Amino acid sequence: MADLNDIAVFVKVAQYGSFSRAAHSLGMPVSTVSRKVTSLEEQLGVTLLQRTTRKLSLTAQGRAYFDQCSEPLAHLIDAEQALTETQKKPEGLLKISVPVILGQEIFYEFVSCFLKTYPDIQVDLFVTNLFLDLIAENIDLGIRFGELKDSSIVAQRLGKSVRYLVAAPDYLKGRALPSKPEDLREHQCVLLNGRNGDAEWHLVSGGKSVRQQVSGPVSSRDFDAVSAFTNRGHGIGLLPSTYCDDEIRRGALIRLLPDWSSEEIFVHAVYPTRRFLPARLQVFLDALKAWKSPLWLPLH
Amino acid sequence: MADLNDIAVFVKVAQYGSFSRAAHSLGMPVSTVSRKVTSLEEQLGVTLLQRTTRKLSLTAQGRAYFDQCSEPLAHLIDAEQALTETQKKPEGLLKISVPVILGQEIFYEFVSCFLKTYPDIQVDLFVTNLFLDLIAENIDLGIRFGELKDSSIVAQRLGKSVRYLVAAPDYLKGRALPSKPEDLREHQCVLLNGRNGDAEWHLVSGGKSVRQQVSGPVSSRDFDAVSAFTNRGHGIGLLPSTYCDDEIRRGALIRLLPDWSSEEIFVHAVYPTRRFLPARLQVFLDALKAWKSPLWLPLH
DNA sequence: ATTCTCTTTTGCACAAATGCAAAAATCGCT
DNA sequence: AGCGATTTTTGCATTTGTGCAAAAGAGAAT
Repeated sequence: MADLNDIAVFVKVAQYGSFSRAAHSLGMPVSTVSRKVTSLEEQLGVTLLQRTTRKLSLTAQGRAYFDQCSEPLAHLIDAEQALTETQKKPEGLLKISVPVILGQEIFYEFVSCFLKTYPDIQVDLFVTNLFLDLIAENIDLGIRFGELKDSSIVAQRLGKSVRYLVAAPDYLKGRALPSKPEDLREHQCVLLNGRNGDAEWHLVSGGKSVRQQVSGPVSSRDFDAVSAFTNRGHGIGLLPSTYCDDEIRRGALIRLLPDWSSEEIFVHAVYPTRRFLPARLQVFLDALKAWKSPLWLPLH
Repeated sequence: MADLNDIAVFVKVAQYGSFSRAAHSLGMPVSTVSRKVTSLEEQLGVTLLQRTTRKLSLTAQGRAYFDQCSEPLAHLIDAEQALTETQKKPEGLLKISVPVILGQEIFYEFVSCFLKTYPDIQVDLFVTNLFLDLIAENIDLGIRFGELKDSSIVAQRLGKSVRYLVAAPDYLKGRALPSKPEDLREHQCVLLNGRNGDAEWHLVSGGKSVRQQVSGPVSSRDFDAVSAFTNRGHGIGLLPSTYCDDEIRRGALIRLLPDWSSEEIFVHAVYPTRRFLPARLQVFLDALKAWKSPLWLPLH
């Protein structure tokens, strides 16, 4: 196969009818142009251009080759144009995978605002706790709570999250307050993603760390529901601080075992390792970092 | 503009879904393929392929670029294919320019034989004494008698030609034989391409050279006619040796001023400088050199 | 967990392409 | 015919790219 760059040079020379003008237009020395055309002719075994210092004319074969090559070349240039255009403007489809916890109004509101700001961007939102393979599924961005196992991805911390043990005064009425984690075994708990009414809560206090089995009458798949049931006195909930700080201040919820809390969980935005981020992803990341999310705490 | 070879490599990688298979198919090291794709991505500022050591997948932009590039690239390859095909087999149009002297049966017969040998070749024959610009007119081959002025052409000697002064016994009856070139002034001459019954003959003898004005009753545009009128006793003709040797031997013509003849004229095949001759031209040249032409003498 | 295997990337020595400057070539003009 | 102007080609030092071998990365199987 002939050198494609040489073909492009030949076509330019044929268009301009001159080595020097073609060279100027291509921004390369005339000598290079000359050699490239010569090299192309050698590779093809065909004389394409009949040249004297004054005249330049295509041979019959050169003409035929030129006719067949100029259009495909123009298309290749168009393709590049199209590509770098989309790279510049934030546009196109943005595939995002978020955990079920984010599947609620507050996040939808954020995405909605983002879409209004960038009308040329479409979002394809996957709300799932499955850890999708970003690369295989061609997903641009994932948001993940907790530890990351995936390799070949870039992670940026968006915020952190701490959960407190809380309960409504109604529930606590007539019950003994827990004084250590093991006491939770004797309480009703409002679970998140529980199985058969059971769950395991991971609690820390200073340097100490405990995994405590808990059970309770109700389990749900997002914090909105956990919050609702806890407020209604169905048991002790392990709620992100962002969900219960107000209630605690107002006295609507009581914080239990205040020395203990869930371990600090980091919220990450993850995306495939890329030397070049599409503009749509870049702007979404910026928006995400700027968002004062009620779902996590700022990092500092 | 991105490097076109890199685009071709990227397309191959996308088609095969693997760097190593693409490299094998392209006959280059995997490392080169890797670097070319990386370099293309850098030039475009876009990640085209998402790669791990186990999986390879196109990004959305990579897919779009691939779709736009693969067809034009295929066309470029086709163009090359088409070109080298025509180069291989002797076929196509052969434009030939010959002087009027060759516009006679003996040459037509030669061309006819050639055409029968190569049925895929068409010949476009220009019979003219004009020295056409081979390059501008896109003429493949010219046959020229005498000196060459044209530059930027290749000339191959086909043969040589010497003309003798001859006359029929009928004409000489009762006339004084010329003893020096100036005596021709007093004779009737059978002219070639004369103007108003006049012409200039260039004669040489050893180191001497003379230009002699002559005139006569008949002028024509080819040697067949000159030969015919000379044989019929209309005057002295200046005929190529190949036209009169037989008659001289038979006594049908008498050679005059046997120390003098026209200067030796070389017959050349000329064609535009080309590194690579089209097959049709190559075979025609070969045939021409192999032809025992009655219109010129062999070189040795 | 650890090893094995398959694929992509990187390091380094060598080969090839590049760009500047000078030379060669062609055609118009005197 | 010879000079002049313009254009293409060639020479050479430097930069750039290539190819082999080794390393790194990522799953899969033990």
